[in-house]
Parts: sequence; C-alpha cells; structure tokens
Amino acid sequence: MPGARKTFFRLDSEKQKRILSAAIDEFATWGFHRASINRLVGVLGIAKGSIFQYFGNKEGLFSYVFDYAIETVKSGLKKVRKDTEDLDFYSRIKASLLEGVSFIDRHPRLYKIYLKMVFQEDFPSREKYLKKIRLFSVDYLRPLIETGIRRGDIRGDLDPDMAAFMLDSVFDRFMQAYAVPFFDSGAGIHGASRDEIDRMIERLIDTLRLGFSSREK
Amino acid sequence: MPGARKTFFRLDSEKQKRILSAAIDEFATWGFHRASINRLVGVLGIAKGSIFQYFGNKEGLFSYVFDYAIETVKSGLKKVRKDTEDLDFYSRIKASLLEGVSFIDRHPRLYKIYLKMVFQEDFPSREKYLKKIRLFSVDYLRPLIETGIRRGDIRGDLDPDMAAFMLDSVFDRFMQAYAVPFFDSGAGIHGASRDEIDRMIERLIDTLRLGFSSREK
DNA sequence: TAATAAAATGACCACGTGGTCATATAGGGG
DNA sequence: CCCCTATATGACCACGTGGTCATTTTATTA
Repeated sequence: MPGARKTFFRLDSEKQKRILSAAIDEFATWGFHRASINRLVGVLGIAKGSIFQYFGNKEGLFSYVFDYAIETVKSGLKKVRKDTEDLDFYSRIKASLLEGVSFIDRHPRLYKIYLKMVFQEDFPSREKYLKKIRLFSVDYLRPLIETGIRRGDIRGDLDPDMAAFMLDSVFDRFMQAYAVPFFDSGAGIHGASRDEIDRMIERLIDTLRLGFSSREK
Repeated sequence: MPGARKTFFRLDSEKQKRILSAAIDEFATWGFHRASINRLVGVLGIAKGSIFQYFGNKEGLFSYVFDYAIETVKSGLKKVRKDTEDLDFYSRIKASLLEGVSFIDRHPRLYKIYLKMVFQEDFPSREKYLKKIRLFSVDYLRPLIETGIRRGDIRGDLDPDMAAFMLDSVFDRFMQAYAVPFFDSGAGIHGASRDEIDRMIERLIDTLRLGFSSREK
C-alpha cells in the first residue's frame, strides 16, 4: 500500500525531484535500515514531519524510490530489445549487457540500491520488491533465448532454462564487477574504459558461444 | 586487531561453543549492524558485560565468527582439491560445486553470513574481510584451470581470466539459488533433492564445456 | 581458612532512531 | 478583510543501541 501521497504530487515539481534525489542518495549509501530520516531532512533543509506527510512512513518513501528505479531499468531494456530485433542472438545479448553497464554509469545510485536490496533479507515487503525485479529479468531473457533457438543461433538440444540461468548469472556478475571492485576477481572489469569493456564482453560471449573444450571431440 | 581475548579461550569449551553458535545465529539472521548484543546475551542467559570482556566490542565478536567461517570453508575445499587431483577438469569442478552445495546444507548459517557480508558495504574493515574470501576463491580456481589447459581438457586459446570469471559467476549464483529462492529464476535449483542437483550440475558443466552454439561452425 | 586473582554481573550512560501532533504559516476565494 | 483549507514545522516521545565499570561472585593458591 505504501508510496507517495497526494500532497507530495501537488508539490512544485522541482521540489519533488530534489526530495527524490536526496532519498536515492540516502538509501544508496545506507541501505534501508540504516538510512536516516533525520539525516535526509537535514540535507534537504525541510522539516521531518513533512516527509511523513508526503510518504506516510519510511517504507512509503522507499517504495516510491524503488518504483522509480524499476521504471528506469525497464525503459532502457525495452528499448534495446526493440532496437536489436533483427540481429542475431549473440549481438542481442551483447547489446543487453552493454546497456546494463551503461545503466550503471548513468544511474550508479539506483544500481547500488538494487545491490543492497537483494541481500538484506529482512525489511518490510522485501519479497514483493524482489519479485518485481526477477520476473522482469526472466521475462526479458527467455524470449531472447527462444528466438535464438528458433533461428538456429543456439543449438536445439540446449535446455532454455539452463541457458537463461547461465546468462543471468554471468551478466549479473559482470555488472557487479563493473560497479564493485570486490567482484572483479582478476578479470579487470572494474574501472575499465568503454573500449575495454566492449572487448571483454565480446570475449565473454564468445566463450559462452563456443564453450571451454576444444572443437574436435 | 579484533577477535577473541584470552579470557574467552580460558572458558569451558562447551560454553565457548554455545557462545559461538548463538553469535552465528544472531549475525546470520540480522547481519552486522542490526545484530543486537542485548538479544544475544538474552538468548545465552549471560550478562552483557561478559561479551565485551571476551571480545572487546561488537566487531571483535564478528571477527571471531568470521574467521571461524573462513576456516570451515577452506578445509572443505582443500579436501576436494586433493581428493580429485587425478580427475579431469570437468570432474574436478563438478566436485567443487557439489562441495559448495553440501557446505550450505551443513552450514546454512555461515553461508547466510557470507551473503549478508558481501553487500553491506559499510561496516568496519569490510574490505579486509572480503579480501580474505576473494583471494581464496581466485587462488582455488586458477590452478584448476591452468592444470586443465595443460592437460588439454580446456582449449589452449581460452583466456584463463575469462574462464575463472565465468566459473566463479555461475558457481556462486548456483549456490545462491540453492540457498535463496529469489535467485532461482525458473531453473528449479532451490529446494531440489541431491539427485536433481547432481543432474543439474552435470548439465550446467556440459553447457560450459560445449557452449551455446551448434557444433558445426 | 585467608588472601589473591579471575570472571561475571547489570544498572547506567549518551545517543540516534522512526514516528507524532499541536501549533504556526501561507494562499485563495468570497 | 476574514475564513478556511492545505501545508510546514520541530519539540517531544518511547525505545533500542553499543559500550562502561564499580561491585560481587567464584576459583585458585598459600
């Protein structure tokens, strides 16, 4: 049920943006529980009571931020899917991963919120929020794979579920490595230039396509 | 610097175990910040001051728990590496992933702590703890891969860094999916029986080995 | 048993939290 | 000008936190 109240939407649109942005900052830095309303209103220079007037409670504020993040991700990926409709499977997933990396560049704070979200198991309605992400990720990859099989880009005897799982794992981790040094275990993804990233994705998808073993066998 | 103090080790070993176990519970359930010393001593039925006498502060307690977790993981994997010394690459990584899944069964709480750790970016000395994990994971996989290339199980033109990155991603995610329903995007890993897991790992490694594309090029 | 050292205790502290609400302020329409 | 409604405010509340330390209890040694 939570989210923004009428009062909030009647606000001057500049003020709305300022509040959204500061809230994104707060949650991206501290996660849900350690985010502080006191700190937030301090930064914004408004009264504490106002936040509760606008969003009811802390979760209402988070919910508003989260829905905004989901919408932003979705619109980016939808565009890619459409723009690459005519390309082969491997070009399409390459474009998708590039869009993912570019999303982190454009919205680093939103991506941070996603990372925090996923592993903090306990905050209110967590399941509900997670489902929104995951369903989308599956809904996005599965059609790509099925089209890929139909067109002969992928061998017919490959289990689509297994393929989706592998793509999801590797792409997710690639993005994590790009954003967080910790995940970059020697691959050099973190802090790489756009060109280098491009080459790495190329190699990554080649490996996915051809496999580990030598061709004959 | 933190960790357990002399006083703690002079305690009756049963009491030491009881405290360790309760602390694991607390951190696995709540993560570092939301873990409560008050709650912990409540469960244990001892005085709050004692915990600070044993471990100095909250981080000291966590550090003790974490080192224990690291040791437990290491010993399991070391055994696998040695036991499979003579097998081919694909059998060896299969055994490693099976050990991972079995570790979650044996120590679900320790695995939960690991998950929480990784994404809570802010607690004291986080970097230090993370390095301990990651270095080990790289140190473990790289030799396996290099041996695999030398023996001809892996094609010689495959970049070892890329191979390590992919293995690390997919295996990590497989374990996450086994432990947390959220990550199981349609693959059916979560809650699967040992037999089913065995077959899934088989298929997973086959896909890794043979790639997505059909054999002819 | 007396003396000494080690371990256990829990009342207490300062602090930050999410949330409340009576009151003040502003803006429009009559 | 007044009235009424929508908005803004911040002092205040109850609570839980990590951490302290003077005091008591227990164990060890002489």
